[in-house]
Amino acid sequence: MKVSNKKEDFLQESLKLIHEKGFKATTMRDIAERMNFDVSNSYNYIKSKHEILEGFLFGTSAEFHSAMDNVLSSSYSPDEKLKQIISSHITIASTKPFEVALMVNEWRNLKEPKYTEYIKLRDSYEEKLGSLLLEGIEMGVFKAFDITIAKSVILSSLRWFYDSYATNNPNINPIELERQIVSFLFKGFLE
Amino acid sequence: MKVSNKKEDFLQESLKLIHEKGFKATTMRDIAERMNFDVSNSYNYIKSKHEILEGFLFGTSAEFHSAMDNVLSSSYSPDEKLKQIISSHITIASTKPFEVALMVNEWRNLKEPKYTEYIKLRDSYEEKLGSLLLEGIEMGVFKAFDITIAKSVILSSLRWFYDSYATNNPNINPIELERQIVSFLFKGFLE
DNA sequence: GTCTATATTCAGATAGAC
DNA sequence: GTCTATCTGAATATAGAC
Repeated sequence: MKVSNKKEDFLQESLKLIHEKGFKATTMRDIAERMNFDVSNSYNYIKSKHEILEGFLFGTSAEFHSAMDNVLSSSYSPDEKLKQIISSHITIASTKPFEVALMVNEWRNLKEPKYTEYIKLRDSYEEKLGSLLLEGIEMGVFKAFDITIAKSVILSSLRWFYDSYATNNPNINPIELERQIVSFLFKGFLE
Repeated sequence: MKVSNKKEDFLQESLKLIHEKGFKATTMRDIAERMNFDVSNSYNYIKSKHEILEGFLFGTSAEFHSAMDNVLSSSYSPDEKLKQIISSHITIASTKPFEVALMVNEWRNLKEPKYTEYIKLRDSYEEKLGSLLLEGIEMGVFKAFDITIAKSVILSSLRWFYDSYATNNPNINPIELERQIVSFLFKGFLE
């Protein structure tokens, strides 16, 4: 069992720095300084700066897709499935907040053809959710909102979690967070 | 009445380019090329690249604060006030989608001391909303969700509007959008 | 307002010695 | 794996002529 690995260290420090300063504003020199070695050493671990971004973005995207696929192919009802999806977002955001931060903030920095490839993954994820919402509406489980609006409201409501876990702030209890988010989205804010 | 103004043109084209490529990735050369003149001419209209960003960010922030302050100082009930705030977000996002896009995506690129100044404006805006939510909860109008969670869910739900108006897609009718967002946030997705 | 330089700084990446 | 040195390109911004 590997206890520590310098390439992993390098990637994790890069990830945090990029989260702090933004991808473009983070230089290879910044990362090297954080690692206490010279710029040229960084290229022992990666071929290019963009490789760092691509690795995390596509890796974490795959986790979201995997969770989504497992939920959709289950025999749960649409509302239970939606609950599971919310749960998976909280789990990933609380365990990998910096990776999720990158997905939210830095995907625009991908270069072609990775950029187009990534957009397709995002669109595909949203379509999977859209099909679930549609199914729930047709079954009379969900209210008949416009699919685009419902999809955007739900995904937006899940997109800020990472921030609570990426900062030093007293973190929100993931279990309690899930309970309140589900209740808010399902039954609304009005008493 | 001024029909056209070259500085306004310059700023608007800059705004759109920054929206397309991101602030850091947009060069003064890109903007000049879009304007069909040489880079050096750009400095007829601005003192620095950052001035473009700062102008739009603080200008649009002021609009949001103004709308918020007007709502809060009205005699509406908390739920009516929240409805008005949602309405103001849709109005600003639909009339100034690129300005709002900048607020969502590019505020990290501000330099000190503007950066800190801007964060304070954002925090202040969120606190104003938070005080409204708290008031509504205490009056029994809103459910007793955690204030931070409720605030984040609501603001996140309003943060994607600009995208629908910044693209060429068939735009969402603002009136209908408001109706559905209010219904979703107030009464939830469950039938 | 527009151009042709040009100053300055800095970033990504590589070569090659130890 | 680490260093020194360097190539190459690019970006913001300014000076000064027309």
